[in-house]
Amino acid sequence: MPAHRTARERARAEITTAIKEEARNQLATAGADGLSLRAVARQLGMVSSALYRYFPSRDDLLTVLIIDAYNAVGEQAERAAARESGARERWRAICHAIRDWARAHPHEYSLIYGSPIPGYRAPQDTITPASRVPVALARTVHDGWAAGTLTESPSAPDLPPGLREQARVVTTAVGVALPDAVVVRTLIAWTQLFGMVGFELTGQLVGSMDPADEFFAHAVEEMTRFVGLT
Amino acid sequence: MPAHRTARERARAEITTAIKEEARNQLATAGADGLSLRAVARQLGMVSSALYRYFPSRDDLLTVLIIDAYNAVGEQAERAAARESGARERWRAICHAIRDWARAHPHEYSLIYGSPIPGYRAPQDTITPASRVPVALARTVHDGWAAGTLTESPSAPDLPPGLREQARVVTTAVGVALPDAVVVRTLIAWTQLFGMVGFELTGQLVGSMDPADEFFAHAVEEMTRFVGLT
DNA sequence: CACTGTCAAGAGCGGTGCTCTCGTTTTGTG
DNA sequence: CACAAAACGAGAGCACCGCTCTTGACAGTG
Repeated sequence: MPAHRTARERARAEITTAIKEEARNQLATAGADGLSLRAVARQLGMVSSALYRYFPSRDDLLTVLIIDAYNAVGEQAERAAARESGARERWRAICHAIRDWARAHPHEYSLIYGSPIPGYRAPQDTITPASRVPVALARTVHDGWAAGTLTESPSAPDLPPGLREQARVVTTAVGVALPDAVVVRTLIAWTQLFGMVGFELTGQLVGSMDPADEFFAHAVEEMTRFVGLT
Repeated sequence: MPAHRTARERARAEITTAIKEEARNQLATAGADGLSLRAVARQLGMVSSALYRYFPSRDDLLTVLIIDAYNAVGEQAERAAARESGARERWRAICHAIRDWARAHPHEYSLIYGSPIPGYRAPQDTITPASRVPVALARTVHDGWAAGTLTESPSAPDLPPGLREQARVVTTAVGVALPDAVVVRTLIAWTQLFGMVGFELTGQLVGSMDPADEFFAHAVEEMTRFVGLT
């Protein structure tokens, strides 16, 4: 596919990104299922049926937005990790970067981590971008382990065989060598992180830990210790 | 309000619960925002406008369903806690009861813990039923503390003053006396619990910890220890 | 030039939440 | 008992939605 592919190709690419941009705007105001193809088309000065030349259905547009959102938060996490050198600092930075991104893009966050869209089923293309965050977390723990700053969790309960097996699958998939118990703890911290962010965004913390800044920062520290990054 | 309140009153109550039941059915198949007043009315053999005699809007119907869902999961947690005697066993039972309820009623779960409905704003009536689960968890930790089976978390990072203040507000609201650090850890475990359940329901664990039974059970044990219930 | 594929536009289908009106039925009270 | 008031179901209608199909204009290629 050479670059001289004509005005038609370029126009198509431009309009496609324009649709995505406008859809993201609508997403930010109307929410995940408030996304209206007609409204997007209206804003772009075209008629709704014309959008179907670029996206075969509303769900396909949503899929693209979901993949973009996964990549956005994943890249945010990776950039935050790259800015720090110590494993402990990297873990902290990743957690706060994810929270910051979630607070800055709440609708995109709930698009990927909130309720599944009613009839929508995630295609296979989403799993790779979706794994960028947990991979970044696991790599960070591995860095700490390789640097010797990782301390084995004391007197932790034993892992059942099936869980060990799942942990090993994760280990090979991520490509880092870590004790099974540490991998599991990392995944526990992973769920804690997103549980906390989700609760903050959905207002579950109102009346207890709202505003959540200090609670979040403290929880990150606790979970940092929990995974062994002292 | 005496019981002799007439046929009209009884009919109204019956129809109201019939609407709620049918709405819950539709919720289980079509999802949170797939709930259609017209479909509910059609199924009940009436016309859509008649529903507005019972619920002023779709959001009001949703609010009732949300409150019911909060009470359902809260009661599930409380019953599970009542079945066990030891604090550790109670904690475990509550966690598993919540997961079981979530897996049995995924749409009701995502109705209350998933993405906020686009234009929907939670009224004040929801916060009391919503707090039944965290209150049950806090009471359980308090039981363990009162029984002397609660061990102070070792070498935990200090709490900043603002967080101490929030912890004390929670303590007085729940009505249990607990060290601030323990309250905060309980809330961390609370977010971990729902983060894990949410991830399982939204399929985020596919490819790593799916099926999640062993992972969940192990995480519960770890968090049991984390809050000090050895 | 003629042909082929791409495009925007429009009309239309069945669906949605919601409002208003219109008779009817039930209720509480004078 | 009679009568006004309240509650009710039905229907039409408004503006919106995703999506499909057809039509006519345009660009690139043999």
